[in-house]
Amino acid sequence: MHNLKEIRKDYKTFNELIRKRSINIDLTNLQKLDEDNRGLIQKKESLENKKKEISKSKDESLFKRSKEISVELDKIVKDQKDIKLEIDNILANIPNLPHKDVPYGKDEKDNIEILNAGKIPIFDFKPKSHYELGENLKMLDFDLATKTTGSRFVFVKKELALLERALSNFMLDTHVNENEYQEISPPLMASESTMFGTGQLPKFENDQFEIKLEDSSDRKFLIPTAEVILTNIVKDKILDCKELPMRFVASTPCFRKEAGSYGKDTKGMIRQHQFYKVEMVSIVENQKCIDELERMTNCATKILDKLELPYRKVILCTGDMGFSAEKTYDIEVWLPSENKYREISSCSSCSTFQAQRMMTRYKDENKKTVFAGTLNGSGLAVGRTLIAILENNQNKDGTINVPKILRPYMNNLEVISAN
RNA sequence: GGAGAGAUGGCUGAGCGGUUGAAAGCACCGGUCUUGAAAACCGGCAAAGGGGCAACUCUUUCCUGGGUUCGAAUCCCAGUCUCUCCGCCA
Repeated sequence: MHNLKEIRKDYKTFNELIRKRSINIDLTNLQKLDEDNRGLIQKKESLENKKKEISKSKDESLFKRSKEISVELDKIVKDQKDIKLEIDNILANIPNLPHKDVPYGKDEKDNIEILNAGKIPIFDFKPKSHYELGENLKMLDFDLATKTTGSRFVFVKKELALLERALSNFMLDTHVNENEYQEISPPLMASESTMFGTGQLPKFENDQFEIKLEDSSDRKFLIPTAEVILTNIVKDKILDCKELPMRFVASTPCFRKEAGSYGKDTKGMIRQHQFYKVEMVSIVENQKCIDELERMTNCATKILDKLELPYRKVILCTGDMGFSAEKTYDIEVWLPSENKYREISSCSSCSTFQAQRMMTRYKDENKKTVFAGTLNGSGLAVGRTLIAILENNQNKDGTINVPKILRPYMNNLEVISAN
């Protein structure tokens, strides 16, 4: 969320930056509301001041006047509250501004590749898709999931279930032991205010699964990513700069409605309502966001290096970034069956955007209270990593070579084959 | 499901109708002392918002929302959340 005080200084520049994100927001309305709001605040405060003085004087002859002021105040306060609400509603729906490093563009076609790593495998046969391979092995069962639950779910079985578990453990171990992240096993549900804090609400309610614990209780949501719950660890906190950076990692199921993607990736487990993801979150001093983003992205690519999977790193253009991000790198893994790269991680700096929603601040070295920077990144999406291993490590007979680094996590299994 | 207790500044925790924005302690910052550090002592230290170029100043805020009152952290009502005990269950 943006600070209206900052916007007020220069509506024009703010407007131009927002426009870069291919979003149309009319700021003239905001500007007018802001002026009205401040006018009412001034009126309100002078009346309150008068009341206060009467009360202090304890002069009974003025008590009647004080009562009259109360009546006047009632209306002003109500009007002011309404306007403030309207302002907050507008602000809550404005995305973060793009960082100056971010290339201008309309959509994913304008993203720019900045790194290409690993060897794309060459097959002397036509490589199969992950779902063909998995179904032939009888270790991915989409039909069964359709029966028990519905579309966009899957049963993962036997050695592939083990592989999925091994991937989670391997990624967590790497981030904890080599990358200084603290492991967390968090709740998989989040309150409304938590979802607001990271920017999932109010604008993207349609993508979320809502849960009712009790009829009377607050709304709760299944987390669409551990980013939500890990970032909100510091909600409503004033930290000391000595506590920063804070780095958290968790492997959790993620739940998404995928409302806007009917007909997209319907085959296989690329796009599911439920999937495992290892997520990294950093809380940093706000001027260190961009450095931390590089670090975090390297933590993610390191996993792919160790798994010996071919990938590329892409910087998202202004039009393709998520709501809360100021700068995002996507990491895309090579999928032979599709003959293209697919997203396997997304690392974003959110500058102070989420911190301002969550009220996360810290005392800097001058003891000034300032908003913190937050970052999040997948390290990596476990389901899609599983897909990438199936496809890139497949043999002609449909068996799968287990990446060397994972073998200790899988009873030293070298090849996954049927039965 | 039954019975209680609570929600106050970065943290712990007093206050229970009128200089209380809020005691005290911890943490933090500055100073004295010390070769240096620690200890001790002295001083400082909330946030949000409005006005002002600024020094500064005003308003709000003791869980949230109503109410009583000239005046509420303090009294009344409603709600949310947290904790403890018993029961039940993983």
